[in-house]
Amino acid sequence: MAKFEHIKEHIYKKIESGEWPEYHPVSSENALANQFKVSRMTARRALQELSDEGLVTRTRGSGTFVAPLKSQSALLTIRNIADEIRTRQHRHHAVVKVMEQVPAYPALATALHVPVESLVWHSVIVHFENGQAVQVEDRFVNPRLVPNYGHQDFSVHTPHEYLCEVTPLTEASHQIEAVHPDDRLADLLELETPEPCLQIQRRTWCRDGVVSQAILTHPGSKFRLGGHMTFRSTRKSKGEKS
Amino acid sequence: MAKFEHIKEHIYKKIESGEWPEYHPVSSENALANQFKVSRMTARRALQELSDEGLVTRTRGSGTFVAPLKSQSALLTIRNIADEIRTRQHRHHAVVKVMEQVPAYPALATALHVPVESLVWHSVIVHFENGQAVQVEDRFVNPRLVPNYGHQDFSVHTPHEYLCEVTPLTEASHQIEAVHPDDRLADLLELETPEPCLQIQRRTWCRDGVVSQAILTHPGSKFRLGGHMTFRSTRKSKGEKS
DNA sequence: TGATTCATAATGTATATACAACATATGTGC
DNA sequence: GCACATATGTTGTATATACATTATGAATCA
Repeated sequence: MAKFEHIKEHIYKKIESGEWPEYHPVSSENALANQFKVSRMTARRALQELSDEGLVTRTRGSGTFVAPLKSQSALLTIRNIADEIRTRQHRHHAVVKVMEQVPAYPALATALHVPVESLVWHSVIVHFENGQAVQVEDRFVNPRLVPNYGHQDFSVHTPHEYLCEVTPLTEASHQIEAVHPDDRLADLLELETPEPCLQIQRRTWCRDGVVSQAILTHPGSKFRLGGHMTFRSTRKSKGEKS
Repeated sequence: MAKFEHIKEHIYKKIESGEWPEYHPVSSENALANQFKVSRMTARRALQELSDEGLVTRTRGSGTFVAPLKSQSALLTIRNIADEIRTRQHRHHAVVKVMEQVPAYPALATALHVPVESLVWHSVIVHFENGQAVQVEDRFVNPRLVPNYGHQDFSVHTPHEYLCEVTPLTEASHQIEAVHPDDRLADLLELETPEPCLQIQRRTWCRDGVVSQAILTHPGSKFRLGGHMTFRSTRKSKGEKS
C-alpha cells in the first residue's frame, strides 16, 4: 500500500470509530509528515483526497476538520420526511402504531442478514403533514446493530434520524414502485377512496452490516419524489465552494 | 486563475465542443508541460482532476483518453429502457404513436425555456418488453437544440440514445409519482383494468439549455425503479478501479 | 479597553527531480 | 513467422523546496 494510503487509513479509522467526531480538528500536513516520516506533499495528498471524498473539510489558514455528517447524499436524496415537511413550513407529527420484536421470516432474514426466526425490531409509524397522513413507515431493524431501537420516542425524532446518529450509515439501496394500497395501508393513510401509492423500499448499511429495511408508502396525490443530478464536470476546481 | 486550471479549461473545451470525441487521446503530462510552460507536476494535476471528475480516463503506461459518455450517472440512473430490457435478456421493440410539431403551451414553454406558442417536437412512443407494453414515453424536445429530432427512426434507437449522441447531456432532474392512468395511457399500455402507474418526469440539460422533457409512465405491476448509493468514502484511493 | 500590528501556523500553488510500474512498439534470434 | 528481449513513452508515487494566501492569536499602542 502506498504511503499516502496509510495516512488516509489512519484518519479514516479515527473518524469511522467516532474517536474524532464532527468538526474535530485533523492533524495538519506538517504534523502528519513528521508523524509518518513522509514529506509534506505526501501527507497533503492524503488530506486532499479525504477532502475530495467529503470526509474532511479544509480551510486555508485554519486547518483540516472532520466534515459534518449532514452533507452526505448530494444527489437524489430520499430525505427525512420530517425535515422535508418542516422545510415546507408545515407542521409534522408522527404516531407510533406498532413497536414490537418479531421473529424474522425467511425473506426478511435474508434482507437483514440475520438468522431466520431470530428476533428483529418492527415498527409502524404514520407521519402527518398539517394533520394529513402522508407516509406510512413500516420498518425492520437489525437488533444486533441497534439494540435500543425499541426504547426511543419516535414522536420526537424520526427513526431515520435516530439510526443516522447511532450507526454511521455508509450505503443505501432503494426500490420504487407504484402500488395499490391494501386495506391496512388505506386505513393507516386515512384514504377515503383507494388511490395509487408510491412505495419506496429502502435498505441501509453501516460498516458492520445491514442496519434496517424500511417500506415507505405515500399516497400518490400527496407526494412527489424529486431529484437532480449533474453528469459531467462543472469545470470547478477542487478548492472552490460553489 | 491558477495555471492548472487553465490547462483544465483548455482540455475541457476540446471535449465539450466535440473536437475530441470519446476515447480520443489527450496530450500527455510532458506534452502539456511543454505546451503550457509548466512543470510536469502541474500538468499532471490538471489531468488528475479531470480524471477525478470523470471526463478522462488514465491508464499507466498507456495514456489519457476522453472518457466514454456512458458511464455518466453513477447513482440512481433512470436508465435507457431499451438497455434495461436487453440486459434482462428480453426482447425490446418500440412503436412511435405520435411524431409532430406543436406550439408550446405556457407551462411547457417555461419548462423548455422557449417562447410560448413556438413550435416544439412532440413524440409519443410505447416500449414493449417481450411483447408487453412497459413504458409510454411522452416527450417534448427543444427544436433549437435538436432540429432533426422528428426525422429519426426511433424503432431502432431510443430518443434517449439519440439525444445523448447529439447533445452532450450535463444535467437532469426527475420527479417521480404514483398516478392513476387516464384513458389514453391505459389504452397505450394495453391495460385491461386500470392499475397504479409509476410516472417519471425527466428534464435534461446540455450546456446550451434545456434539451427535453419526458414523461415516462410504467404500469406498477411491471416496473420497479432501483437505485444504490454510497454515502461516505469507500476508503479507496483515486487510482483504484473498484 | 479597544484597535492595530505582527508573528505564526495552516493550506494553496508551483517547480525540479528521482524512481517505479506498466504498455506498446521495435528489433533480435531462432 | 514466432517468441523473447529491449527501448521508449506514459502514468504513479515520493521528496525537497519556495513562495503565496489566509486565519488566528498575541503583542503593542493609543
